[in-house]
Amino acid sequence: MNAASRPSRSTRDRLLETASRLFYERGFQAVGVDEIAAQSGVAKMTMYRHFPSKDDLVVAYLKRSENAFCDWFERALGTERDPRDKIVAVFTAVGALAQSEQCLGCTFQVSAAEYPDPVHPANRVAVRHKREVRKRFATLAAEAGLRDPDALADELLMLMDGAWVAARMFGRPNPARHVASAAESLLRGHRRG
Amino acid sequence: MNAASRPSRSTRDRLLETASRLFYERGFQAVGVDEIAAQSGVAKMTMYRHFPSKDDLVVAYLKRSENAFCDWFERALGTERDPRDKIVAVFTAVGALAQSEQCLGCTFQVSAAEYPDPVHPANRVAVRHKREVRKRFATLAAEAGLRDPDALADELLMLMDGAWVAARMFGRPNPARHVASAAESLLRGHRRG
DNA sequence: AGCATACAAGACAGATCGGTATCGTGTCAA
DNA sequence: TTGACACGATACCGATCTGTCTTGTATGCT
Repeated sequence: MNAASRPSRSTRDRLLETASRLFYERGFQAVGVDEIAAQSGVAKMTMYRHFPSKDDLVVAYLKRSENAFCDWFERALGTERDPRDKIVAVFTAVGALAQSEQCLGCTFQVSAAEYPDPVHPANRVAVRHKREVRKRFATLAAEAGLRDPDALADELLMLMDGAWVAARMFGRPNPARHVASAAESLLRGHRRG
Repeated sequence: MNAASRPSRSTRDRLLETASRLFYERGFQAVGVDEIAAQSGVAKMTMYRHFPSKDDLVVAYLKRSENAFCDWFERALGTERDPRDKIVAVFTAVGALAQSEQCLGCTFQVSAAEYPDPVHPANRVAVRHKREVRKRFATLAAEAGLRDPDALADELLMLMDGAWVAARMFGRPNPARHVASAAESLLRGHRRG
């Protein structure tokens, strides 16, 4: 295999970039493969060589989004050392992101809504993502030595998802601006003693 | 106008019933008008006499859902007299509903996700619904004499929407089973003093 | 009786969808 | 130089979508 005969990474990246923007802004079913190819400046056949079906493109986008979320989450933890402070830092970041221009909510919620069949890969990736987030909260809650860390993880996950919903449906400003203080209340509800 | 020449209420109701079930179970774009008509035992033309377009059917379904939600909310308030107890009662009902078989999450979230254009009537109805819910929480919070009732309303709205997301994405059981105690924590966070 | 209307059944139109096939060009390696 | 391959452009296919039209029947008011 030589360089010329190998599908180029940049072409694939361009397709994923375009698909990400369109899927996030307009949803999955509302975006056609023709538009993705056209806006990427890529022939349709070329796109189908990189992604054999639209579902493959959707899943690739979702996995890319999951990676981006993980990076964002790690950064949001900041430099705090106390696990409780880490949680508050995350929700402060959630509140800030939800107020930002580019935030249109959580794409995994949309994925699960548009592909309700639990067998569909786009649904599976979305659900797995939520489970991962819940697990992160559970770990942080356990590290913090808080009472009933699993229940607290559930509460924090709901709060975060509610913030994404608020960002999507209310635009700016939206109820998510109070998400950090809400998280602090949930934490206080699980203090020992 | 006689009875025979007037579009029958039962035909319309049957269409709306079928559309409700299909839209809620599978989403809006994934359900075709042909299937709604067929499963209602109604001719396509007859359906288009009652609902001139699919969007009209979608909006009629959403308004019907909004009415159903309001009824459910009123019942969920229960017989409590203290506004704080009313709020807790609502979230207890949210937790119970989210664990029930028939709950697939919040259809207004799906509507806003599938119709992201804020000009689209399906988006407008969904957003208006969320504003109404937020207003109810704000009223209850104010009646309870709690500190910063508007902020508390935002927090409660996020929590409730997070519970619906959890029901949709996790099935049963799901994190929403802890939504009532989370609501209590949020309330404690707004106690005076 | 006669007319207007609701309705069923089904063909149909026009657009759009995901996905495929064809052909021509440029590029790199052997 | 030649051949394998990525890629662009574009036509195309079958399915499906929303919405319309036609035809025939039942029903109830005038």
